[in-house]
Amino acid sequence: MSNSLTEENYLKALFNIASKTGEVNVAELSKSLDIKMPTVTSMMKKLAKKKLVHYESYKPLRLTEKGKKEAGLIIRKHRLTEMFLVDKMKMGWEDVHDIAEQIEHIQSPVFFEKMDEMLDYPKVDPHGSPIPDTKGKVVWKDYNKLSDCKAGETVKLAAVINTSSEFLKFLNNREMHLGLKIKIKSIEPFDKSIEVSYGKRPAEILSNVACERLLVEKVG
Amino acid sequence: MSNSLTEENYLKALFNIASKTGEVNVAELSKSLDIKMPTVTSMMKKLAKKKLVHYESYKPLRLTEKGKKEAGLIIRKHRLTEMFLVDKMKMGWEDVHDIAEQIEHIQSPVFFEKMDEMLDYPKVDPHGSPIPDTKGKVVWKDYNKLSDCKAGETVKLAAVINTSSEFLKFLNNREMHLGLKIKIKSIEPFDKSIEVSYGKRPAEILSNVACERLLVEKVG
DNA sequence: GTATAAAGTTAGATTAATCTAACAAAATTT
DNA sequence: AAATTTTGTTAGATTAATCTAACTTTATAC
Repeated sequence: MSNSLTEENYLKALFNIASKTGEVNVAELSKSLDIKMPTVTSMMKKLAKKKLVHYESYKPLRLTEKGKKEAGLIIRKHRLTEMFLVDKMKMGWEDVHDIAEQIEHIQSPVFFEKMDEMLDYPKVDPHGSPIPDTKGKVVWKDYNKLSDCKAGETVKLAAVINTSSEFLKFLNNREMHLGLKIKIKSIEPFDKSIEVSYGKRPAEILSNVACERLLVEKVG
Repeated sequence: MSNSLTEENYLKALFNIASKTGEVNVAELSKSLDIKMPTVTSMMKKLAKKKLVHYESYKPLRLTEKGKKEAGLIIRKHRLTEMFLVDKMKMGWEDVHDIAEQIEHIQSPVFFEKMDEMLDYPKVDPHGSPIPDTKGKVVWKDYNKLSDCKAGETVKLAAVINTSSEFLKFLNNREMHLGLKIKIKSIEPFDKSIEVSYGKRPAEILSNVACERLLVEKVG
């Protein structure tokens, strides 16, 4: 009935890639897991036997409902853990990913229920990603990329797309954190870099590469 | 340089068995891990190559200093985790073993340092077992078994030897916990069962089997 | 002190997860 | 539409961890 650590990693990767592009190619999955394509193919056949993925030769991969649910529950454990590490254990949001990557495989409903309770049932993780519910279901709010906003708008930082520690340290260095109110002063047409102001910082330039990784909400 | 999860489990078992009897037989280890003897033999050769155990055909097994240290550090993680689960996550001492068994394999020095700090550097786990130091060294205080005490003595419950949830629930049902002061009223010569009183309980009979699993300190 | 039992080892098979090499299908380019 | 590139599959080898069956060594019993 239950899945190996390896299988869990494939499910999670399928879920994460699919959330962006809908379907998943063997090559994408192979690249994302850093595992060669033949290995991926054979694992897909195995997961298909367990009714976790729909697999047909040369067709894109899709998680079954069962697969989506199991993947969602693993991601739930991952994101709850990240929240726990930041909120209760006082770690930085740039330091929690690798630990959560390990703890997400812990088999113990009680452990994660306690976490959830201690955190008072959080809806998002420290990077603004939604925490799937106890059925594995997850819904993203429809945020905008900062790179798609217009000059003059004021927005609130809601989530970060890339959670690499390099990017998060980049944000730390600029005192940027979730909930921050950002005013868009101007957009440079040449390279789409954006001049913003926020907090005590009257003028700061953010590259388009950075702005594409920042999700924001409009502020009234 | 680092060890697989499987290797960690062998090291831990070697450490735990050796702490009682000094040396370890293949048969004991095999039984304790529920793994057949030939498998154990081949793993011992592997660990010998890594300089973690002294292995010679047909001789008892012994951990090397390196092996003791690595095993001690795993047990440190296990016991810190148990303490964290009981103290910070409010779980019962009968429920933490299986979770700690998984979390002890997490590779993240920071994670366990934070735990240690949050717990204010505890010396023992929730069952009274000493937590190895950051070098993997561990020393047991010289407690006595309750079964070796004499009538008339008053003692303090310091540790439990068996940490099966059955035994711990047995103690819960009798409101027995670490630190409890117990007065030995009499010892039945026939079966060595002991009549004790403690807390609000004026008279309680404990079997010899139970008393052999309870470690106590003399009270002045 | 031989016989039996227990403990330990060797040899060879199995399973999960991975790989490389070679081939096949689909997509892209020209 | 033919050639090339990219993507995906098949076949077969490898490694870690396990097993069973058969054999050997050590310990125990009589």
